[in-house]
Amino acid sequence: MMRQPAAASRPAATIIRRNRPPCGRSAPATPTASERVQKAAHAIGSGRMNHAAMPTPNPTGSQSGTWSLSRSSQVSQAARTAAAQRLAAPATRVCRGSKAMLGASQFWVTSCRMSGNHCVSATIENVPVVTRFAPSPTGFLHIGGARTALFNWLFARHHGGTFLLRIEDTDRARSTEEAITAIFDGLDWLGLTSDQEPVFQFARAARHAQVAQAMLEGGHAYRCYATPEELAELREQQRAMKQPMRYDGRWRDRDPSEAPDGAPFVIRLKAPQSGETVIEDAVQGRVVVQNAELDDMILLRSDGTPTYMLAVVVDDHDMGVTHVIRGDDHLNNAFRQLCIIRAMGWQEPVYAHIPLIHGSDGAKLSKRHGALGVDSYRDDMGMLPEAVLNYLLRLGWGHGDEEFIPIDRAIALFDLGGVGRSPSRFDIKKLENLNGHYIREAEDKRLAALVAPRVAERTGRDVADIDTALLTAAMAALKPRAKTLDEIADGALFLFANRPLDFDEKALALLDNDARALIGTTVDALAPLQSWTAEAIEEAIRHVAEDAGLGLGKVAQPLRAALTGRTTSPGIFDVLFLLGKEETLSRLSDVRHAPAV
RNA sequence: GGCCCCUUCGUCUAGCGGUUAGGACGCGGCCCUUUCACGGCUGAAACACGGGUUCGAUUCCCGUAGGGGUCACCA
Repeated sequence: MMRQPAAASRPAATIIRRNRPPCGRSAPATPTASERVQKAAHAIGSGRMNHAAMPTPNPTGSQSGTWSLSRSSQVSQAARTAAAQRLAAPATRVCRGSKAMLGASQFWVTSCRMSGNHCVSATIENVPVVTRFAPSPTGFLHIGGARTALFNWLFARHHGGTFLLRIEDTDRARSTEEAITAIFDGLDWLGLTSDQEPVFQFARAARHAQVAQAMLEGGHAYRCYATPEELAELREQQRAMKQPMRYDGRWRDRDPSEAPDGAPFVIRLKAPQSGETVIEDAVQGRVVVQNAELDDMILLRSDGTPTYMLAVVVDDHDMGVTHVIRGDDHLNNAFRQLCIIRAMGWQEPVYAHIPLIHGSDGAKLSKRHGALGVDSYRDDMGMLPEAVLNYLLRLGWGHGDEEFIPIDRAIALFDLGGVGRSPSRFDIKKLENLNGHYIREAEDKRLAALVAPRVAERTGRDVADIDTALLTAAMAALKPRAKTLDEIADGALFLFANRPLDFDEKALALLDNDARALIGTTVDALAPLQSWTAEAIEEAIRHVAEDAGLGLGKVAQPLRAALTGRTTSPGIFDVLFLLGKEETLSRLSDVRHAPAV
């Protein structure tokens, strides 16, 4: 595989803004939108689907016309390549998957013909966008998966399309109920819910087998009787001889009569062995792979169950998925999947392979590298879903200088062209900063409800015993000082502490004899107060400071220490007010009459 | 190892042939101030390297280096 050179002297825009008259009225090589729906419908009728109904795209039909392409297209490169390498094959698809504008409407280029380095015609269709997130339930939903889900969801929303969820549970040994729950849970928390009932892949095994059979009958697949041991040995040999490790096609052309009687077999794809396959990836650009690199991967295991490679293609087709947005680690797979799609004569989806997220050390984010389930961002770190969403969006995608992008704005702005091509590292500091931002914007009542359990945990009380009204009232003072819900809880602790307070070292150091004398004066000034308002409190305290000839800080710090046990807290008047007159005077008296340190 | 992808401040990114290379996080300073935050101002900080193409490359091409991905009867 290699990137093809671009037309050096001609910027993409000059080629793609050719405003060529439409040539799409002749029947396109690819199915029209309505044919596509028929195929999907047929699949529903003939395949054995699980309870989940397949989506039914509702296109307004195929259209074509004068068009120009967005920047994500790499047509100039395609043009150059076509001129250089495809002289023998004048009609080649090259700019599939590009976004096109026709008037004010958006369309998708579903096929494109090149002549020399001119794009002579394109078929564009305004098929409604269908995306999907297809996790395998072998573990929690981690941050990378969440971002993939987000991009798919955003893309569908942006285009008024449909976002689907498919659980890839064909690996029965590793799939767990817990993982499925964790995925749903995580997605729900983030608000990335699918527009239809999720599809469980394993339930569609019969349909997958059916397609494998069709491939077999069409001569696009064959039975392979090689045993796992045999294959392991083959790989070992190849490794030893430093040769590329891939299946050697030992059963590819053998006569079926040679097959051992009753022996188990797998069904393998008969992949093309010469030529090359091109993918116009909406993120990665044009990627070419020599077909000689492709091997005959297994479609159906010897137990008759489908492999991922088969199932993903069949399901995407049956579900009417138009845009496959997934991790970059699937890019190599896409070429093999395309073989199946073409063998079956199905509509090819637009691929968008987004770069992976790396850990802070630059390595692929894995369980070992600190990849955590989204639940731990919620539970352990006290993040708000909108903060996680905003952070994930900005990881690998940008729109000018915008940093704070709420979800509605994200929907309006999101496009595949804005997705970067290089992997990005996860930076918890930036997430925290964003979280602080969203905390400050969040409603006090909501925050109080979120923080209450954390306060309960810290104080060893029952959540029901936490005064959420008090928490809510305190929120305005608490939230500017916190980046996480835990920090809010920590900050709120003084409100729920039992007397006598625990003092930290610095607070203790503050409470010397002078300070305690001052606290005595303050108690005397506060005690007669009729109304316990922030204003009245402030006036009284300022008087104390004035009378003592001290700055406000000199009075506030000992008070803070005496009332919260710490040297940092919300503004001192807020502290007094929130604590209430009785508790304030009690805590101050505790310190005033405590034995000298 | 084969194949593929990637490379702008420490990190996330803007940039689409001519910019004092912009923003954000983090870090330093100042201001605000009753502490801590918030907020405001400000500073340090980047085009991996080498060749081309061009009047002119961060930007286009090639190569090198580095990083990453992938090579299962896993997904």
